[in-house]
Amino acid sequence: MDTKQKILDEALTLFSEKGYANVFVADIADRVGIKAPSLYKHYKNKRAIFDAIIEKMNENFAMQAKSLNINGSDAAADSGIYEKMSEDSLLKLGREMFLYFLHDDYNSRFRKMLTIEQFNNKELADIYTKLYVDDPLSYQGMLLGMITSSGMLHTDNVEIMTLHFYSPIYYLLTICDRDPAREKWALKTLDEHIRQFNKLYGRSNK
Amino acid sequence: MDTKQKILDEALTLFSEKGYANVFVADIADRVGIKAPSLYKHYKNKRAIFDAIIEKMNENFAMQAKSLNINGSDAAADSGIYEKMSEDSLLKLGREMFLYFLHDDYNSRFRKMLTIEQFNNKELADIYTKLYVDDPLSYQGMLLGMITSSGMLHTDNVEIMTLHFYSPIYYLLTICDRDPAREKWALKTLDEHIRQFNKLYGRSNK
DNA sequence: CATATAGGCTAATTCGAATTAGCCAGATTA
DNA sequence: TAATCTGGCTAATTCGAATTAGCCTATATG
Repeated sequence: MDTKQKILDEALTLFSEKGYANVFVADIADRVGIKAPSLYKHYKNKRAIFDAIIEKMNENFAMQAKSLNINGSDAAADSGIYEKMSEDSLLKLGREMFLYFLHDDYNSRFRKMLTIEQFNNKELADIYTKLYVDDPLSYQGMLLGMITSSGMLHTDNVEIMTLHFYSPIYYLLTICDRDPAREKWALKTLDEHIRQFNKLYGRSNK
Repeated sequence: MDTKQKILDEALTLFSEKGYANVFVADIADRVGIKAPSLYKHYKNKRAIFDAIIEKMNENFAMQAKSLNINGSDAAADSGIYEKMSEDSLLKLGREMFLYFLHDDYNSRFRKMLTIEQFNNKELADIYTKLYVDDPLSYQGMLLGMITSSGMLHTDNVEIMTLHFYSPIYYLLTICDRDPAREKWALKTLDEHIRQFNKLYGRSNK
């Protein structure tokens, strides 16, 4: 990784731990292995580093959105994939998704930074809402809707069903962010949540 | 309200909007209507103001815990109160609780401050977890457990049932904190959530 | 009464952290 | 090969924000 990239990386780590205002340019430089003034050969100032992180994230969105749409269309086309999902594979899916978001370095650090800066920065608040509210509710809503159409789950309100599936997962995620020692408990709870969800919404187990 | 108190009040407002590091002593003083140096007649330094806010919050806990315990014991004694709860009154309870936490000045500001500072300050992380994880899950778990014993709701896992009741409420709360424009949607969603919860867990409507 | 004390103010002071100036070595290129 | 560019460094510089000094008035207290 070149220096310019490493600066973003280390800055994100620090911002996610302490918040923008509590990080000194010298801290970032230290972790990169250079002196503070050298940072200015790569970025105009501290704020430009922050902005670059956000811009890069926005690029990531664009890419992700594109691939999601493709998946989405594919999925809509042959929704059979989801219809055949057993309880076990739903469990596995839920757990993998949870662990990915919890531990993936980039997601985890960026989420914490969003959490810390959300009330200070409207743009970040919007990104947060998109990432952790609008996108998952619409994407998972689509999936659950298809599974419902296929008769595996039953509800007259897919939005609320999606909320019931997703909000416990989100809640457990934020708990682990705050206190990693609870991860084991969270994983157990996650399993029980999905099983119970299945039971409540009448999935016939295969 | 005397000056010493007003300082805490205005400081909490600012900390909850911008986070500790982004608030200047002069900002606080301004809002109180005095000059920055005068603050030091009341508090040793900026950090002492922050600490005083937390200390006061801890006192509030103690009081709240005491009254909760009393209610708890009473409730356990004559759990009939909860057994007689209709769907409508559960709805009302849920909505009032939600709106109280969302709008109550002290709760709302303190929650935002906790959110912003949680990764920077272990003590605040612990308070957050207590306030928004351990306490509600145990208290609401107790209530739902009693309602279940009375046969109004059915489950073999009260913990997960409690998670299913509470986590959507928590999620909606954090959404509104971030984007108050979503409050109307959140209230509607909250209603639908509780109705669906009732249906799923088999409350017989009266 | 006279004297503390509380709580406000203005004018320093301090100090830490961002940024700039200016130098230099090694790589790149005309 | 000579000129330029890149990216690093040390040593200023700047500047903003916390804190202190020292004064003043009103109110409470011996």
